[in-house]
Amino acid sequence: MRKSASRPNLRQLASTLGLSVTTVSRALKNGPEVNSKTIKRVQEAAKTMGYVPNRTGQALRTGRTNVLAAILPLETQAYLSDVARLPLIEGMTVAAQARGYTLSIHSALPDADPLEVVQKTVGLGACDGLIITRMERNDTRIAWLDEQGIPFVTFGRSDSARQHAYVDIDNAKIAQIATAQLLSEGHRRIALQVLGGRDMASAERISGFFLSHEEAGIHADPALVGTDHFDMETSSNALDHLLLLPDPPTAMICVSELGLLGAIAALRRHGISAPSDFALITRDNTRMCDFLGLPGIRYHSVDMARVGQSLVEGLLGRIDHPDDGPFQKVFAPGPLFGDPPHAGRDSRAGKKP
Amino acid sequence: MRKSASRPNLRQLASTLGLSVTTVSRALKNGPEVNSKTIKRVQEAAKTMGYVPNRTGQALRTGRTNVLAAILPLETQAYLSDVARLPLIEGMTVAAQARGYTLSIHSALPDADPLEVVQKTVGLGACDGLIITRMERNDTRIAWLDEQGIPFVTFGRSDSARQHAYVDIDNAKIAQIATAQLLSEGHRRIALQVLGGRDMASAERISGFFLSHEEAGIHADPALVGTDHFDMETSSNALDHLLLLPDPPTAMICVSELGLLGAIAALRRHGISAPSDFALITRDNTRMCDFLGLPGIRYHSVDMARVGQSLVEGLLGRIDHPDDGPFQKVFAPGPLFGDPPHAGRDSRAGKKP
DNA sequence: TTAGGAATTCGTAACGTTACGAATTGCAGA
DNA sequence: TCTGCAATTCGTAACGTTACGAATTCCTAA
Repeated sequence: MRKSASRPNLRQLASTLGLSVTTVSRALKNGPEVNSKTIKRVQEAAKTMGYVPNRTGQALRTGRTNVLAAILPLETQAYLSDVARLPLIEGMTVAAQARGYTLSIHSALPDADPLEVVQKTVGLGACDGLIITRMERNDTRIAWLDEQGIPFVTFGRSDSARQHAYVDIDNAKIAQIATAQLLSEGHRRIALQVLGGRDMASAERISGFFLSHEEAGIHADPALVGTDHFDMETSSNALDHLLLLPDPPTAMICVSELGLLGAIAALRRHGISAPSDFALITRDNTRMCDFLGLPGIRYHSVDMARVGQSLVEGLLGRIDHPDDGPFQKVFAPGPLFGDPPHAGRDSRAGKKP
Repeated sequence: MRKSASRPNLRQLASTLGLSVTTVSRALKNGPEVNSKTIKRVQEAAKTMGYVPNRTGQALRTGRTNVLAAILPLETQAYLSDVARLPLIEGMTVAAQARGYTLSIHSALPDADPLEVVQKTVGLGACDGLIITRMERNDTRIAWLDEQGIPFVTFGRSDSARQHAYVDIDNAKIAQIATAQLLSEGHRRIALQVLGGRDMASAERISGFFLSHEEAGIHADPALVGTDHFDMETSSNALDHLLLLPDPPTAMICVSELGLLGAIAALRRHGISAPSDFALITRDNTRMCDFLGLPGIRYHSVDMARVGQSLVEGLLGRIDHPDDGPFQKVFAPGPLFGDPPHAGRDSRAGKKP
């Protein structure tokens, strides 16, 4: 009963057509050595019989699975983990699909060793290439993947001695621009949120922050550089502490929308109204603050869907042309969007592109 | 140079061990007919030689790919599509991974025919089962998948005559509870957001809404039931129109966090302060309103990560035991969380579980 | 007619794995 | 020593596809 109309395979298709599997196989991909008339006949029969080539069979023969694997840090604890991850997934999925590939998502649980996760994913042996994220300083994954000869693209550069394909956001520049802007407005004690620990993005971010201070000849207080701002609570608590300092910050550069929300909550607790009395610059603005009546928060916009798309395209480039130079793309930061707090309440000069 | 240490296959492993592939294959899975001593020897050799079974080979032989496919509506246009999708993806991914499966994500672009998307995904022929979402009335996908004998689970019930496996949220009940609460507080003109069109979730939601009105003997105005509230702008505009009615609503039941934000924006434009002068109940609260200083918005909390997990578990059940009755799970709505607007500002009676 | 060559088509052998039944070994009891 | 049985191990044949070289057909020109 079930699997009644089980799908035909190449041999069945060939035998009903009175042809050999070879000819049918070639005809289906418009092989030049096949008579155009039989090509037509085969393709029509394939359609009416509902023939669909078995990907597994193809994969075994050709060694290509048409699957790309992406390893992402996923968190099932927090209801809302970093929202920017959603458009990233969407961009990767759609781009892969458009090129005939399938994207499989693999989670790197927070406490797992990144290299082991990669090894396990590769061990599954069912992908043509890998997208890895959250690059760390001296990331061991790069050398390993390189040695294994597995095509990969990283989201984020690394300081590895090896050249490798990557897509990155110019985190240093974003932090630099935001810092310079705040300094030019007269702020002298600026707080900086970073994701934390040893990851590259945070290091770049911090360097941009200090660079702008240097350029302006102003001392930057390392105590104002926080870590681990990955959800609302932690970023809220972090700013809480800073506001209790004898010389508290007057502005903050947030790492994400969650970080921004946390900061606003802390400011509210201290009776500081944002952003009029405390300047805020963030990233990945979903305009929810505008909607909620908190205009005046400036932001750098990063199109994560395009980042995802680039990752896939870079990876496919590596797969198709392994001997080309590695695909390296850095998304330059756009201008700072949003009106400064003192401008008219509902006007918006800089519009999203 | 590259692929220098190409991974060994079963035959190479067997020949260095002086055993047959059969024995090695069995030894690797602790076959009872293999001498325990050789099992040990084989497994050690496998580890030192870095042997990893080739999934494609296994798949071809066993007919099982260990891949689950999920078809989701993805949007690359809006920066932020429905945030609840992220924990859904996370939940599915982690659950699949925990059971030795890989999750592949497939996008259903908004204008595509759902059945065709399913057919194309299945046509890829590289998954053991399917998770489909956004069920519509009289959904044609169910019959098709059933006839093909492909294991599947739907997110959302359908009104199909056929029994099928599903995981669902009790949308009717959620709307019913929210409506009843607002009616009991004296609201007589309540607006309802729904996702739109012919999808089942919306139909259920609307029926719960009308049911509560009937139970209370109060007429429900169909004009207050909106559609297509899938992002901030549209839901904002929709409430705009309602507020211009001669007899405007005094409360709204939002379908998602994006819908809530849109509603709040519309209220602000009309000079109505929410939620004190206009009651709001929503779903999927990320507590961002609390953080931003807008307490008093009540919500039904739906743990989408657990929904994702259930979908995967239900699907694996279908795959492993196809003849059992279909897996059907409805997440009952929890209580309504959050304090009513008139209560103390920062206290929170109902805590998230 | 027939040879020659182009145009098609065909058969076989893999890719890496597992299922099946047959073959071999080891050991106890006659 | 030989039989019988259990304990191990082995060889072969698939799963569905594509690559390769060989075989066949068809047509044209001598």
